[in-house]
Amino acid sequence: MRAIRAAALDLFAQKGFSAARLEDVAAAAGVAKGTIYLYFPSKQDLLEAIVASTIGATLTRVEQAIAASPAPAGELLRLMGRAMALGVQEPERRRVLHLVLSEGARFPAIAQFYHREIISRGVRLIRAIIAKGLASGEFVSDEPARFPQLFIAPALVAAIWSVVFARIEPLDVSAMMEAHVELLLRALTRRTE
Amino acid sequence: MRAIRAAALDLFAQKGFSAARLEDVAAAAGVAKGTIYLYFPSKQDLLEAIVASTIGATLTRVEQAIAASPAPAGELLRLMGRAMALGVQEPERRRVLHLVLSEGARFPAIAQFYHREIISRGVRLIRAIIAKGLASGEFVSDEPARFPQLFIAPALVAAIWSVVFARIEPLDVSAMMEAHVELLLRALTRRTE
Amino acid sequence: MRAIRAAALDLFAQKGFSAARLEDVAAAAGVAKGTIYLYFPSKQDLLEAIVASTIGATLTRVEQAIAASPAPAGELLRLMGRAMALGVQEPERRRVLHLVLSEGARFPAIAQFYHREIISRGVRLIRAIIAKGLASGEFVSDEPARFPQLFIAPALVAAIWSVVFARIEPLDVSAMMEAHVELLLRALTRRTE
Amino acid sequence: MRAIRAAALDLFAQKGFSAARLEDVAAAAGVAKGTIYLYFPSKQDLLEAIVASTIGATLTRVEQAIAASPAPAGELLRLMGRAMALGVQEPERRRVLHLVLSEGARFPAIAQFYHREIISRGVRLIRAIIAKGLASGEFVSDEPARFPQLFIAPALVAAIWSVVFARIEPLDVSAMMEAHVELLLRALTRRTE
DNA sequence: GATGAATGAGGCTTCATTCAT
DNA sequence: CATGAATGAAGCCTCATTCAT
Repeated sequence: MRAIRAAALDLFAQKGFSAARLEDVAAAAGVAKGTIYLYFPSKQDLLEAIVASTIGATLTRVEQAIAASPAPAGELLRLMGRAMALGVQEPERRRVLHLVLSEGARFPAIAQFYHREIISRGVRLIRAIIAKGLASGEFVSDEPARFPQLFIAPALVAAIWSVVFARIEPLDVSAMMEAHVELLLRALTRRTE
Repeated sequence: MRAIRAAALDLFAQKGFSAARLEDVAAAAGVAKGTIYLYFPSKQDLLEAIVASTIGATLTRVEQAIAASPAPAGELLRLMGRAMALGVQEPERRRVLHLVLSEGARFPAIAQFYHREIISRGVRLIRAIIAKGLASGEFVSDEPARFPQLFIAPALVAAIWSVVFARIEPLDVSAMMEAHVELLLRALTRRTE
Repeated sequence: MRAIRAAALDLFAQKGFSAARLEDVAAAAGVAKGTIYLYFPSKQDLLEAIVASTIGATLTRVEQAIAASPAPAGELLRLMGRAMALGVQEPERRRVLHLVLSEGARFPAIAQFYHREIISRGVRLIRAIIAKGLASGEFVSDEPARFPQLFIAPALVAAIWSVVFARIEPLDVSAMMEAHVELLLRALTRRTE
Repeated sequence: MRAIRAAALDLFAQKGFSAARLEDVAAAAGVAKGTIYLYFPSKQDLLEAIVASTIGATLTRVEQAIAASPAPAGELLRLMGRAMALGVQEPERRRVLHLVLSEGARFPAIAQFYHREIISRGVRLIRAIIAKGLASGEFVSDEPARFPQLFIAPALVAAIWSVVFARIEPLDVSAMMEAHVELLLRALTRRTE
């Protein structure tokens, strides 16, 4: 079952959901075609199960680390930037993300699930960090709290870029994320005169 | 021919390239199935033609405006931010972008074309503005010149978000882009002490 | 009109009636697709017209030559053998013949026409020659009169062989036809003791 | 699989390869359309498989009978003539032959196969018999050894005639083949004075 | 007469899904 | 539980035929 999901993720990411063949999924998972239907009622259910099995364990760890950390907000932002950089560079997570962004419009269930389980948790984290920084006087601006997408955007783009444009123009994801966080911190901590 | 491209863009964006049916494209374009093949040798060629017909006229205007403008670099960044915000909110451009990001990995021709005709031109523009700002002493940091994706990212994410997550959580694209530019400007103009 | 027929014969022979495309016929004939329909109501009519335009002019000349000739029957058979050898080596006639033999089962009209205009006339000629030879005491056997196909067979096979097997194993059609006639003459003139 | 081949042979022979519809083949074989593709990658492969399944078992028996027989060469030719007469009257073999002669020019694989497995074996047999007759002094002429097509031709023509012209003018294949062999024997055994 | 763009029925092929073993 | 042969709906694409110019 896990093997089927893994194989399906591979193939959905590679060929696209529609173009991927369940026969190839079965072959890659080392099972027969019929076996898939013992665990997943349909191809679409398999897609939804793949995304639904994205439990965001790393995210949970980051949440706990940040909740527990006595470090200043800036440091927490750096921590989160690095976590995101790692996250989008891990092949499986990147594939799920690209799959959700590619097919989410047509399969509301996966968009909904991913938003609830991953996106909105990230957004909450960011808002919490910003709030902490504002409360402590460390930060002077709340834009990223109003638009947490601004903090997440480079990570999403990094994931997509890696899939779509990397062959044309490679991208150093970690370096870019670091630059992103530093720029943001400079803006956040700047005293508006 | 133009009607076919428009209808195909609609359906490819809506259903995905693989899942979209050429019969529906024909119906939407008001022609017969066979007519499509008078102009496009195959479904894939139609996809490539759609992307290839993205001429980036707006981008050309922005390039000229920026080249000709005597305004300070900060103002030019704002200008460009607004242009991008408008760009990703215009339905056709947004559809093409989402299509490229979704299918580009499987159709190198469209990734290549879009990168060459749109992305890399945007990147060049950003670098030019940053260079101008650095030369004039207006800017103190060159991160966005090293990673122009950082400037573009929110626009790409806005386009994707509008397609995938807007129903779950709407997004004020223009406001976000403005916040993005202002944050960035604050970071760029800050004196590192 | 003649150009259309010639082009169609080429393509029907090359690709088969069903697989040949009228668009290619038009191109080869140097006319537009629609023009074909000014002269032939349908693809099938074009096929029938091609075969129907086979007027057997050579056959007429041979008929006249044989009717007028004072030569012995054996000489007339040799004459006819050579005429057949030339006939099946002339590309257009060979194409028509192969087309009739390939498609005749499905298009009774062309089988009927070809049988009436070519085959049966050949048969009649052979029977006349045999009758002459028997009357003069030159021939002692009438098998080829009962089965004129026996005289024609090598010519038909030569035509087919040239189309189907020539690349694998070439065939000297004229030499074979000569050997055929000489063998037959030896059998026909032999005194059964 | 065998049922599919049989049904396909029927329909290809009846309508021609191009005009035959795989849907009808499936129906005639009592399977669904898709089932054909479990066994044959494409329509053309099905055609080739049909011809390739022509194993020439009868031919093998004739080869063995002739190799083992102590009978004089003339008797062996009669034997072979009868075998060929039967061969081209058996519906399946006749269909395959007509299919090869009709489509062989467009599908070199089937021409090649049929030539190698059937035609050239027949040719070899004829040459062996003629050689035996010459060695024993029974035959005085070697034309049919130089052009074995002369011996085969009436059988091929009989097959084609049955398909194309039988409705117009029936043909007693066995009687014709017998006349053919007798004529040939008379020519072969004649003392040239 | 001639054109060639447009049509749409129909063919080959694919593949998600089922089910007897 | 697992299999994989079989199904048949549906998609891409072709091409004979039509018709406005």
